[in-house]
Parts: sequence; structure tokens; C-alpha cells
Amino acid sequence: MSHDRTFDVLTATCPSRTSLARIANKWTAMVVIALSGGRMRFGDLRAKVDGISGKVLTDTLRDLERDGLVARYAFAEVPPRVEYELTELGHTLQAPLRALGLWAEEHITEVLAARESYDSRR
Amino acid sequence: MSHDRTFDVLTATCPSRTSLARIANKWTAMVVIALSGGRMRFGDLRAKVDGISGKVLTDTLRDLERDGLVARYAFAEVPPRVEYELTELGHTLQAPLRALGLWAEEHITEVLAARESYDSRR
DNA sequence: CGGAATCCCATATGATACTG
DNA sequence: CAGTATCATATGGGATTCCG
Repeated sequence: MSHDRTFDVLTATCPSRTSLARIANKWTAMVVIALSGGRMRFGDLRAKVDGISGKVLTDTLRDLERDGLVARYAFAEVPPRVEYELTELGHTLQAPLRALGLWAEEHITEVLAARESYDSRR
Repeated sequence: MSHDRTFDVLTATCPSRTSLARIANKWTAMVVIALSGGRMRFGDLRAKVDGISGKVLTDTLRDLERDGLVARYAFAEVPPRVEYELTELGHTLQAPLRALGLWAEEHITEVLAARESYDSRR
């Protein structure tokens, strides 16, 4: 078979759900999408993911690093330089998350229309 | 072109980001995955998405309904019966979100190993 | 520059009780 | 049954300050 049915995200105690909780997250999605362009410095990443705070970017990158999705390269320079890039595992997540971002961009018009309709209806 | 570049989720003020924030969410993902099986009653949905509280399921379904992703069918019966199903728009989201859930299930072993490695390293 | 450490507020989520 | 209302708490996230 193509997939180990031992794991099921719909089961509360399944460890895979802890991973889903990480990746099914707006900041995670945006950071991974931004990193799709290749290795990037912290500051550039922060600029690319418009509006993200330093704290949230740091936390998000730490979590992604812990899960093996992002690699961190720190250089002993002054001023310090730190770069991040997707690992091999992280690259396998790139397509699904980019698809999600693309979906948001491609269907936002319909979504906005639906919201307006829903809100005016009550 | 295949995609309207007017929208960009990496831009803070882009409306598409509000949509991404909705769909890049663990509960949203699980509910949509559960609804991939077809129209379902509230109670069955709650049982299928193991561990979700009634309040959170209600809130999630409302938001999905507002964004035009889920249709709600209420029957004037006693006891009441309410069914939910993905709309046409919701179906276009099914594949991306299922891919995300599948990713979590397929790579959880690697993720768990990465976490253990990361945690033991410090 | 890339954080780490704080403080603090907003929101998400959960438990419980109640109702059409 | 499928909510709604309320309350309590956890978590997310932003602003600021300090440091190597």
C-alpha cells in the first residue's frame, strides 16, 4: 500500500496530530512558502513574511527546526548572520503548503463574496 | 496565466491572507478531511473528529459556512437533525488539506525522530 | 543582526449548564 | 440532538528592552 494506516490524524491520541497541528498553521505555511525560494537570512525572511513579528518568526523557526523541517546555519561573525533553509523533509512539505497558499490566492474572490452574502443575510 | 498575481498571501494587507489564516488551521483541516466522506450529521462529525469540543466544532463549521466552504442543512424535527457537507468550493479545498493530513501521517516517524534528536541535543 | 527575555493583551479552546 | 451561554484557562502573538 502507499500509506501506513497505523496513523490517523483524526484520532486524538495519534502522534501525527501533533505534527498536523504544527504544519496546519498560517505562520508555518507562510514561512515555508517564503523559504521555498531557497536559503535565506533571518532578516530577509522577516521582510518577506510581511507583518510577522521577530518573536513569532523565531518561535516558528525553532519549532520547524525541532521537527526537522528547517536547518539553521549560524555564522560566528559580527554582526551575526543566521540563515535558514528547508531540509529534505521540509521540501516534501513545500508542495502541500504552497498549494494551500495558492488556494487562498485563487479563491479569495469567491470567499469574500461568500462572506458578504453570509453577513448580509443576518 | 494560471494564477492571478494580484493576490499574495505573504503581503500582510492582502485579503487572501485572511483566507489562509482560516484554512491553515488544524481544526479546519480535520473537519474538512472528515467531511470528505460526504454529508454528515453534527454528532457524527464530532465523533469522527476525535477530541473536538462541541463549541469548537460549531465555531469551525460557522466560519467554514461563512467562507462558502460548507453547506448547512437543518431539519425541523424533534430531536433536531443538522447535516453538513462541503460545497463545490469546499471540495476544491479537500485535496490540499487531505494532502496536509496525509503528510502528517506519512512523515510523523521522521518528525518524532527529529524532535527526539533536537531535544536530547540540549 | 539575530536573537533572548519580559510583559501584556487578544484570541482560542475547553468544561459545564441550559434550551428549542 | 444540536446547539447557545457562560465562565475559566491556555495559548498565541505583539511590543519593548537588552545582549553577544
